[in-house]
Amino acid sequence: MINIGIYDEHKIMANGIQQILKAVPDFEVLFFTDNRAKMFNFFKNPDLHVLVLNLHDTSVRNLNLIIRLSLLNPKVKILILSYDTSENTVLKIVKSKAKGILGRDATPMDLKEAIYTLRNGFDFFNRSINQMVLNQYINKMNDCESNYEIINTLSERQIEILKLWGKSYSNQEIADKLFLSVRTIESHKNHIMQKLKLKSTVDLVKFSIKNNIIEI
Amino acid sequence: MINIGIYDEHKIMANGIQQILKAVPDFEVLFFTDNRAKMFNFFKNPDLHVLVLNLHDTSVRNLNLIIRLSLLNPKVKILILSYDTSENTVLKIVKSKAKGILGRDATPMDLKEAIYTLRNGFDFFNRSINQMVLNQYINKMNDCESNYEIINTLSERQIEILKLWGKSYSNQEIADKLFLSVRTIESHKNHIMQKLKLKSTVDLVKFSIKNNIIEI
DNA sequence: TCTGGCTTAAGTATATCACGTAATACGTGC
DNA sequence: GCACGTATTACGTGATATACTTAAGCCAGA
Repeated sequence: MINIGIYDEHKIMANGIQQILKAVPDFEVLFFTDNRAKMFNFFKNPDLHVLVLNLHDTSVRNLNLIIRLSLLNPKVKILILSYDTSENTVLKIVKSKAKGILGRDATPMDLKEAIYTLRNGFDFFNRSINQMVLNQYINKMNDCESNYEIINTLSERQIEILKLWGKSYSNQEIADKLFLSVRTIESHKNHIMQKLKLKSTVDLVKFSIKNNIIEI
Repeated sequence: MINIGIYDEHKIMANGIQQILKAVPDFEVLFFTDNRAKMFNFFKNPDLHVLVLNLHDTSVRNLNLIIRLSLLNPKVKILILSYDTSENTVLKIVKSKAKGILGRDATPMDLKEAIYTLRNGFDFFNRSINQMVLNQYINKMNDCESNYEIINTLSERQIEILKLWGKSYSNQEIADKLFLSVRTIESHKNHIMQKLKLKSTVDLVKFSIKNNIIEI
């Protein structure tokens, strides 16, 4: 049984969401309200699992509401319904510790799935938002592709040394780890710099990060 | 009607996936095979919409297979079933232009949903992978905040020097630019490292990138 | 007034880099 | 088999960079 609370500034909407959710056998709607003070009272209920929060705008007041609620009772998972799912807004909502966001295009089915997902300890973002985040991720990856051949010109050993160096090991430490002379490590680094046509260590760090050789 | 092809090095697996998918009224399984050459032939079928590819490992050979296929016929959406869904592997698969990944924890329901999703032009990553990508996104957001105070402890001059250094200028070049002694630049860098409690230049580059002081 | 941080700079020792050289090894193609 | 390229290993030398210390002049806040 999942215990749910619903808050929406518009009474009709709060009721509408309640109608959808009370029909699900696994769900128990503990409260639905359009009154902020009442919602805060209900929110203290230790049995509450998920709070569905419909935001009509992402003003500072509303974002602060999410933050205050999540500080008040971090165990309750907060699910945001937001008409605005621009990247900037999603970012703000994520920062405010909400566990899920549903946009305009979300279906009642999505809402149910989201509640189950949150209850199981995962975050839920619906398709369009997921796609946005994924696109960001994929774009980031594709940025690196231009150097795909260059990185392949590096040998296994060279990448190995680059990785250790990227973990902030000194040449001496790398040498000890690999049972080599410090001079050998220096040689390898020189060869790497020549191959990649880089002129400073800063450039080498940047290159390595871009090509996922070292982690930021 | 969605036309599907299935390839798995293990005949039983290919058959198993086919069993699941042929039961769906909207799906037409055009072929299922454990033979790489046959799969390539089938793949040329212009009616094919989605190719389900079960990877038992993410060797270079398998990753190249994905790349070759997506170049051969970019219209066909490639869905990867992979036992390994570590971040590194997902990254490689995404780079290879696959449109979806399902991990070990994916259900037949996920598989069906993924195929619909790909056919509709979206990418599909199942829950655990989505969670991983989301976590990265969220962590990226949170990282910016955690160092917010630290970066504020740096003085104007210190940030100015850090920025020039981040553009791969040598200490001497920075000194010339600012009409200072090289030793002064060295001092500033030392003070910065002490303040930030960093132990290597690599760490300083990482810090500067994370805090938008230098560009990658 | 005095404390504390910022900026400037030098001394000294160690580490790293740039560039050159070179031996060994391993595979590729004639 | 032999030439050729490249990888891996390593050293020499001089230039740069970093680590750690010290310190003077300056200015703001207690």
